[in-house]
Amino acid sequence: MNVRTLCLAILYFGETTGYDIKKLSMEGKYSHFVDASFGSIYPALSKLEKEGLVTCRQEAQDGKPPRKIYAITESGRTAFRTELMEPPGPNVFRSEFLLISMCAEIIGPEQTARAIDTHIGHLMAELDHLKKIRAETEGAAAHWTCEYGIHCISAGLDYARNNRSALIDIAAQTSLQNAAQ
Amino acid sequence: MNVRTLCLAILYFGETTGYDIKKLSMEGKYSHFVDASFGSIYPALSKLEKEGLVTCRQEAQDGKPPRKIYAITESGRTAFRTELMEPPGPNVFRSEFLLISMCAEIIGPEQTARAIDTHIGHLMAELDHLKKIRAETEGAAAHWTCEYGIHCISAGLDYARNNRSALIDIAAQTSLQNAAQ
DNA sequence: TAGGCCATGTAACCGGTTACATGATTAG
DNA sequence: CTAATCATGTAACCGGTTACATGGCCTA
Repeated sequence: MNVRTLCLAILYFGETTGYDIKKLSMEGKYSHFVDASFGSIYPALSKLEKEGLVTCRQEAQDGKPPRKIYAITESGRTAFRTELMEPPGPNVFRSEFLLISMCAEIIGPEQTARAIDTHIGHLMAELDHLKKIRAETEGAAAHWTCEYGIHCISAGLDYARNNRSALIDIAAQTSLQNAAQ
Repeated sequence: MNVRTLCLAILYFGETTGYDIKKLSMEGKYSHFVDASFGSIYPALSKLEKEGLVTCRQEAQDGKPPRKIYAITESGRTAFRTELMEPPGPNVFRSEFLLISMCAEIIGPEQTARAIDTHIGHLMAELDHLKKIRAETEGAAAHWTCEYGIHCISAGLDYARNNRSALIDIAAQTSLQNAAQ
């Protein structure tokens, strides 16, 4: 799912600005499975406008640059529905922490503890964030999606907490072996 | 974690070729949290060699091009350990399916069912794959990491299965409303 | 005999990030 | 007085993918 599709998805539910699309994708209800920066959103919107999939209406503001409010067109809706029809690709998951955990023996128990605690912190923050979104968000599908995220992150958090000391032990034992050699 | 760091990590545990690094990152024990193609691995290895972080020894083979076996150097080990010291960034998670689930109302119950079934299929395949790796892999840290993956994917799979019909209902109800308008 | 595996590598391309430029307003 | 929020946009850069080139061996 590229930024273009994300814009179409958000605009399908109502008109917005590039600025607000970024907020939605970074803090809002889309934030736990997408990401987009201004440098990709603004060009994507201009391109969509050129292609006739969205329209743009300007709203003057004093001081600030005028808000460019985008709305999806009928052909935009069709294009988006067509895109949604094709089966979803697999999830993409990248984890710096799991590379570290795999190398726990190399860095030793103290650093391992630090890394897993940082990781647990990340997960807690993400979970809090998702719960907040769930509370603020309406719409059954959005709720379902949110709940999915909460469920998965909770599971990860549980594992990390319950097996924290096991990983640190692994790091400790193996570093002892390394030292003994 | 870029490809460069991945190469260093793998070489830390023993010498290999670019070809085998790709296999490890696509099918092996690193596969569920990293990814790399030849087009990024080969240039990364040459660069690491230039920087003196790895060395390369060529092994002739008849017919095939010679295997270039890379090994990490002492400064490579130091560089890698230094990189591992800094706290892990948050996990990256991208999901096409969750964008679809959020738009369940738009595509209706049949397409929603299709999408979630595809998604469940992906998760099952990944889980199988991870279990296979767990069986084949030695090393306590690698096991811990593998188990983490299994735990998280199982949780996702459970949610998807247990709430499959709920999502399809959401899609059905809302499409009825759309039709009624 | 077609396709997959082994094994390397390069070049074109692409999607995206980062950093910059602009500038008023408001909150701490 | 500083930092953040609002609001747009561009240009340089970068990490990575895709597709190609090469070619022998082995299996179905």
